[in-house]
Amino acid sequence: MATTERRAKLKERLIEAATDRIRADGLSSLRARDITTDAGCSLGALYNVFADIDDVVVHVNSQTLQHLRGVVHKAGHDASSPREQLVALAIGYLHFARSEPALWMSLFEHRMPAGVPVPQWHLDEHAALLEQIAEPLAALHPELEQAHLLRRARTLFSAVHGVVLMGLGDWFVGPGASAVEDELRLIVNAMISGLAADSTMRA
Amino acid sequence: MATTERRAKLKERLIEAATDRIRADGLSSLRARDITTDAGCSLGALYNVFADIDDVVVHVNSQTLQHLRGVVHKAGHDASSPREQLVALAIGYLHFARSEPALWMSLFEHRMPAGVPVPQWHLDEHAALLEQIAEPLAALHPELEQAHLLRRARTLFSAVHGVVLMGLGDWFVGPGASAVEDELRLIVNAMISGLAADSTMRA
DNA sequence: AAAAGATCTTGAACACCGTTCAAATTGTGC
DNA sequence: GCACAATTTGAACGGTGTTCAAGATCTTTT
Repeated sequence: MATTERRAKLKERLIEAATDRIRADGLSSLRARDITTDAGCSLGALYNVFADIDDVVVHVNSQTLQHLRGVVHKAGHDASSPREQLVALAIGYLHFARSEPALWMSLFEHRMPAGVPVPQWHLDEHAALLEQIAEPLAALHPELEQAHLLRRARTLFSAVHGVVLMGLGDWFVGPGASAVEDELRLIVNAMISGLAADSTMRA
Repeated sequence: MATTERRAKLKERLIEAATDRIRADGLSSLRARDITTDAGCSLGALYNVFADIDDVVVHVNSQTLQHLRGVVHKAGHDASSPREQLVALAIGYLHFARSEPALWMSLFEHRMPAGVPVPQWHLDEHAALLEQIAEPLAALHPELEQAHLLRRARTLFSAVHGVVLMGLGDWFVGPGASAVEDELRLIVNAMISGLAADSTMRA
């Protein structure tokens, strides 16, 4: 068997093992020795395929992000209006966060070692999320040019992300699960209404 | 000198040293040996005054939170309307996050060891932030009862927090600093307008 | 097919981390 | 000044990510 191929299989096994560990115990409990044991390889083998543990996490996060993109896309697929689509995307985002809390958290709580930048290809994966928001947003605000549209999409995403983050309840005693969903619907609708109102006011 | 007093002074020195370290290098670079060296005490002395490193961080975060609360309160002090006050609080929050990024980040990226809960008194400090939002919000929505008001305040804070978080720019290539401020004003105004519109629609 | 050489894999060893606790130091009452 | 209690200390411990010399494996040559 070719070396490249064996390496690729090992890489997959390691990513899968790391994924399972993060899902079960959270990013902070991830250990190189656990990953390699689960993947059935030696400790050093990890460093033949990945630069370091952070490299593994980035690859796990990359897969999570692909999964997330699929789920969110599906959630917004059969909406009957741009407004409903934006709400559906937000709810889909919330549901994903709730279905895979540790993996979802890992997307945002992971930090590269000081000085090492996040790889550009992974930043691009994050940015790809925004395009799903930009599309219905463009329908609501055809007056926005590309740059402003993306900026606005990023703001909308950030607000939704904040509500979901706090809704998972680490710092505040959150209301029940269904209340968070209600709040999210409410606030997304409010943002859409308010943005429309502000637009017409300016015009 | 009484033991209690010496301990209190040491506690303060340790918190101050930890604060400076976090401010300069970020929470993830915080080391027990650095803190104790900076504070001019032995390594073990830290464990005479604090349960562990997380305990130190909670105390640093507590002070940061007090500072934050003061800054945000001041920011909203001379607003001429509830709406402007809410916007001012959000902008104040943004400015604080930008003036002390590492300390601000530490508030949200710090995690207790698995199974250990965040002390209740510190959770209460977080909750106290919401009351500053609840006050102007109550002026805009007198129909909301206490529970719903706090829930709404939490949602508003979460959305603002999300925008500020993403605006500091780790995952997305953010626009310039002033653009984030513009986006924040815009989205807070939109949420206020939208919430008002939804309220009248229901009525 | 066997030897020689290139390549890849391994896990003991290293540096560094938070935390502990026996020993040294300091404080207290007489 | 002495015995005894209370407090502080830092070497030592277990656990972490990472490295790299030594061993195992695969490839080529004769």
